[in-house]
Amino acid sequence: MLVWERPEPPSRPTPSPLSRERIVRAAIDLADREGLDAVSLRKVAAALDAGPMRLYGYLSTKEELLDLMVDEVYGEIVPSEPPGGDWRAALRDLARLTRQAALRHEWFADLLGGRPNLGPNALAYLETSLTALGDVPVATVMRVVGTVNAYVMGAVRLEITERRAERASGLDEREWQSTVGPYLTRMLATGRYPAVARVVTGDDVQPDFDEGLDWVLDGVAPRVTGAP
Amino acid sequence: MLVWERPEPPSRPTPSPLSRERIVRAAIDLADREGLDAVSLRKVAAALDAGPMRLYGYLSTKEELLDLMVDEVYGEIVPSEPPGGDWRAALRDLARLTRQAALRHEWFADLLGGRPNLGPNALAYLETSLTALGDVPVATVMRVVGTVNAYVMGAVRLEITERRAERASGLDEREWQSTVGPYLTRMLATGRYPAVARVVTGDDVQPDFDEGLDWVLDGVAPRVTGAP
DNA sequence: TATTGGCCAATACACTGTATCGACGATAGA
DNA sequence: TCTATCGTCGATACAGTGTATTGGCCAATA
Repeated sequence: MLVWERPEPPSRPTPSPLSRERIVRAAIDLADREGLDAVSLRKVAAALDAGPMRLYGYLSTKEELLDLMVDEVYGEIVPSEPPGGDWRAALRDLARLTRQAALRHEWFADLLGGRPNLGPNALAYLETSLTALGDVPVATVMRVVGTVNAYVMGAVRLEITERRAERASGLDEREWQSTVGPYLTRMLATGRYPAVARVVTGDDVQPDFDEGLDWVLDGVAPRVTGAP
Repeated sequence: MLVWERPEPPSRPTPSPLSRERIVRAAIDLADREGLDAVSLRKVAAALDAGPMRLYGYLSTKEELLDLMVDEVYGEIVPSEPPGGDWRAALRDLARLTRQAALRHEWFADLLGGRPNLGPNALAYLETSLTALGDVPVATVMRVVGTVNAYVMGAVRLEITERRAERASGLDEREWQSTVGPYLTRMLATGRYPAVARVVTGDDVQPDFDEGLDWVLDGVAPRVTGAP
């Protein structure tokens, strides 16, 4: 074909410079806006004006992308300066920050604890937790932190799940009132769940994160302060 | 085409009678053996000698299948007869049963708390928890149970994740010793995580489920027994 | 016996994560 | 300044996913 009728090669859009940082940020934005399921390598790449395969220079698996996202959020959590105050205030603040991060990034609750977190920020988070306890026997420290972390993870996960359910039932209340509601009343009417019925029909009491956290801290306190 | 050369219609294998029960059981078997990621509607259907679309008579979504699987496991947890003993023993036994179920079905830990559980067995589980506390103000009951449940969920999830990591690093120890190990020692050598280093280099202390559970129960005890 | 209705599977579609490969651009060498 | 090389990027490809649609078979009904 003659030059005259042959089209020029498509002017390549200057490939925007990529970086792990930009990729992770794009993925987090996507997850925040459209949920974790919407995070596909294709969409993340598209958000950066790149082909999907380009990402594989920076990651070798989608799981790695998720790991990076989680560590990025850990970076939002861990305070810049070591917390003052006693061990209790330190652990409580850290727990609250974790919860707030999960409220900003709901997908974080889904990923939390689902894979070993060895990124620099996750390590810093652990470091902060451990140092908060000062000079307590290592074995004890690990178990106390583990217990508090377990509570935080579970409570955050439950709260996010609840929040999602409420939002969904709020969006199409029609459907809720026509399916879930009647189902529940019918189940409770069977009389097989009297205690559940009592709780559900009462005022809507949600478990309170801070209150439960205080109880857990009460529970571990003796091991930290060395009381019998 | 003449009858003589026309093949008979392929003798349809008598369609095995299906049921939600059988479907869920097949899905659980698959998840137990090959992990949750291996659970696809196609594979589950194939295990039952059925086409994928056949399942949609019994479910309308894959999520519903997962919900059914979770409720089935709740069925393994909730004891047949209401537990005797005091509230503390009751909650502790329930927590232990939950953990054991998760050890049998590791995928259970991934699903636990990720969606609202309203199945009959999940309700029975909640009912058992609530009645264990006897006649304590409803608001308190809900929060105490919520707190204990949060711990159980988190601890189980963390334990399963750890177990998986250990198994993976055991299977190809070569890879672990050549990547994760060196990475960790290098990170710890930076001196930025002294407390973590102290814990890691010490004897391998795992958080103990029962011990943490006891602490949490200690923490909530005053709200149950009415102590100040 | 003819017809209808319900169920089931085949097909189809949009999408996923990732392996492979060809072509292009920039760089190095003559 | 022209040429050869090399690394990088994207197009293509593949096997798999959840689910909507469709068409045909079987059994029960008129």
